[in-house]
Amino acid sequence: MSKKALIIDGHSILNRAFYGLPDLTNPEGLHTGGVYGFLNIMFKFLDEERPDLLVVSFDTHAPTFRHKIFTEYKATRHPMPEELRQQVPLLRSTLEDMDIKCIKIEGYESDDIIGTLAGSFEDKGISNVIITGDRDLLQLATDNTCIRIIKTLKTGTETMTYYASDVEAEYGVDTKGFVDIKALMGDSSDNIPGVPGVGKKTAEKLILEYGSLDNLYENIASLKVSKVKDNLVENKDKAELSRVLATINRNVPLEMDPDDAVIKDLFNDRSYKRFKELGFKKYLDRFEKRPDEKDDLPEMIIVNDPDDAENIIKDLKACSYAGFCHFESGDISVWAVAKEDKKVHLIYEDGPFSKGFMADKLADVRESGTIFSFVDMKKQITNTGDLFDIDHSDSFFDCSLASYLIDPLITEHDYDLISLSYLGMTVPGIKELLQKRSLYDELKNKSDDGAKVLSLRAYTAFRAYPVLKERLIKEDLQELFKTIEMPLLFVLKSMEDIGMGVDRDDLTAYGKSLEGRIEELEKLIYERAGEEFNILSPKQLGIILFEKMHMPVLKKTKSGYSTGVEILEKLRSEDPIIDLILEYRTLKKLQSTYAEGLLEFIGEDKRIHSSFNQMVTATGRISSKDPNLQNIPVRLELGKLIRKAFVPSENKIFIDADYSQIELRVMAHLSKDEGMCRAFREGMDIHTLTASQVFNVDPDEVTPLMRRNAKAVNFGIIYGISAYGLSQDVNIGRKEAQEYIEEYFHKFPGVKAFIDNSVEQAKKKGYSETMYKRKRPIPELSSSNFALRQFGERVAMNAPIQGTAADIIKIAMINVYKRLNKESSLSRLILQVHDELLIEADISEADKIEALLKEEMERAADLIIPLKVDISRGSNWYDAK
DNA sequence: TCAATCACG
DNA sequence: ACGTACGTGATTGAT
Repeated sequence: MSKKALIIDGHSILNRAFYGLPDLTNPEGLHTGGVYGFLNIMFKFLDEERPDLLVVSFDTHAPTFRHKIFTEYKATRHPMPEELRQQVPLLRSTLEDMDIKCIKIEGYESDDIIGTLAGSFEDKGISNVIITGDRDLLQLATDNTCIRIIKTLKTGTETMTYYASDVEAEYGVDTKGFVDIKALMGDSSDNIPGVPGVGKKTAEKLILEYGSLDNLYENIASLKVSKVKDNLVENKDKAELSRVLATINRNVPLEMDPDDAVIKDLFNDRSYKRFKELGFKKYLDRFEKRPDEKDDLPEMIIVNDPDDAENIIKDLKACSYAGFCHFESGDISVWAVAKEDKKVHLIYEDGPFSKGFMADKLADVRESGTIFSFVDMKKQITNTGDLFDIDHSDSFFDCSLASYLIDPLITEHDYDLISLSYLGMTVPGIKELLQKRSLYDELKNKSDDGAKVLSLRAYTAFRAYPVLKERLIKEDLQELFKTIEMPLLFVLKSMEDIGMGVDRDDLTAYGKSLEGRIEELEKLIYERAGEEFNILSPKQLGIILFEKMHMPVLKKTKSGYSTGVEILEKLRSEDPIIDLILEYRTLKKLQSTYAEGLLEFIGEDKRIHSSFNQMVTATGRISSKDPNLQNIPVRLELGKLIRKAFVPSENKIFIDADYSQIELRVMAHLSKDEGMCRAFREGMDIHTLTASQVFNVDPDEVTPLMRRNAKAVNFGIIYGISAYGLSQDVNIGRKEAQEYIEEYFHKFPGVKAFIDNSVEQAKKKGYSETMYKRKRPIPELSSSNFALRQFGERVAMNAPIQGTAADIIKIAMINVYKRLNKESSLSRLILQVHDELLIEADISEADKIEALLKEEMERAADLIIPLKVDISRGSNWYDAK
């Protein structure tokens, strides 16, 4: 049986991978996206082709024989972006770790090496599969050598396979003719001249007719008189030079014993270590033996005897820290405890143990000074006992929260991620262990996999604690962690548990009230369109508006016509159907997302319990989901009415407190801009002040339009100003927007200096920082892509402002929560909406709570200007705003 | 599973 | 000349 070789065009595939995938960085900030994509492609073909031999060929920097005969060869090439350039040596060493034969030869291009290798392999009876993104290699196709051209599309990669016959079928010429076509037409990207005036079409026609370049010139006289003929005659030398340049040299001086290219152990200790360093988790699964896993995985010990449990408690009191995992749901409660290396104890709270047994004992352990380390602690807190208490938040350490502060751009802070990033250990993840089964069922049945999930989580919490603690200190995050994020965890848990009352009947009635108008709009829209279609489908709507009704196409999306509000609003005057569609969409949104959507979340207690995520945003804000209570309509009256369905329980009212202009105040503080600070100190309307400055008028001469535009400018500053963005928002020209901005910076020089400094610092450090030292990495700032870099700069302007405001309201929440606790209040904090807190207050203490809220929020941060809070109350959320 | 849209700050 | 406002989550239709 003959052998098969897989030959990969190294640079070509790395290029495809790099440009086809979003950039990726490993935990150390190294760019790895190209290497990752390369490996994806390589493994795909290894799996598909099952070759015996594998070679990856590379170019060198040295000039090749082509440069020697034609100095301008490839002179117009774009330089390789830095992020990609760094990955070339990285790819080579990664391949070498897998004992894959890499080959490069000075003076020759990768193409030449591949051609020579393929020839020499064929001579030895070995068939070849060549992987490249470059169609020039098609000239190498034979009956035993196929070229597989890969294309990276946004939907994935697509491959075309060519044997010699396939090339002929597609181009109508043989592989030699294929080169001759290129010799005539040239190649602008490689700077191969070709014959002037001869493009792809003409070149193909000529070679198809004459069979080859040589034959064409032998019979040149028979060509009818034309410009093309003149060009051909005049540029014969160029054509011949081009042919030499375009022809792959199949006689590169290289000696290679095919045995050297035989695939050996791709998955060895060195490659394992490499994949781990690069964060290529996906490939670690391919290793049969994971060198460090077997040694490091803890032993699980199930505790059945209360005496043994007492001993564990005793041991725990002597520990400075320990790792825990608690699962409690319905009738089951399980604890995993990791207090020493390589051992985890599991205690199912049934049989000899009562539910709550551990929580009671652990409260004593906490008193002894032991630190409790968790992975994602909020999910494990229960109300049993007095173990989880915000006043003892210093005794707790959530590894996930620490991981989030260290890198807020990571979206998952599970135990497997923490284990890999901070312990250098690959452990089976929860998805891998449980597949589709639920943790509840597994623990109920006391299955091994269920126990393993808990054990690994506790074990990771134990091992990662000292590492993460050290990192927090090193990155100056420990204060933020200790004084803000850890205590806040308790506040959020409480808000989730308490929930928010919703009147089911009110909500249903609200949904019903929309129905009639929706049906009416549907009819009217179909009437105007002349047919029925799905109005919510952008695709179908696009066809109706832009093809059938011929409205002007102002903007396109990737997949078709853009039909967003801002576009439709510009088309308003075209046809009354636009207004109908806009209203239809608004009502459908209210109906599906809010009226019907929220109904699903009303619990037995008639309340909605949203989840507050503390570890998702890049800036430090919290988010709300299932359902999202931070985006309940308020801007439009019709939508706002839904808030009447949100009601406090009996004898309670809502008290709502809003920070006034918190982000602009934060900016005034951070920038110390005199004019802006004075305005806030004197209690001026900031948008009016901005208008008077930007438009050079007296404050009492500011018109509503001027104020509105100034407000947009202020938003623009916070978002990271750009003339284009502002012009879109205010509907003015870009030049005019630019003038606004320049005037603004002229009048508020402190602000200008501040945002310039924000960008400069972020570029220098690689991250931006809030007043409370919260960091946000901005890898985009070092991108070679202009648009990405611009984005990075806007982020650098926005993140310190949005992030500091987020820090401040978090502090306020903690202090409000603690005071309500301490004063044994009947009132509870139930919701945060970025610059707003909502308390469900007992009527008897409403006045007191109002004062408390305002006081704690206004003194949450010590700024050089005052923080201002507006308060209102009501018997439902609508009235409380 | 992704892209488009739209609700909030 | 590039191609843009910052941060989220839910729903829908299309693939």
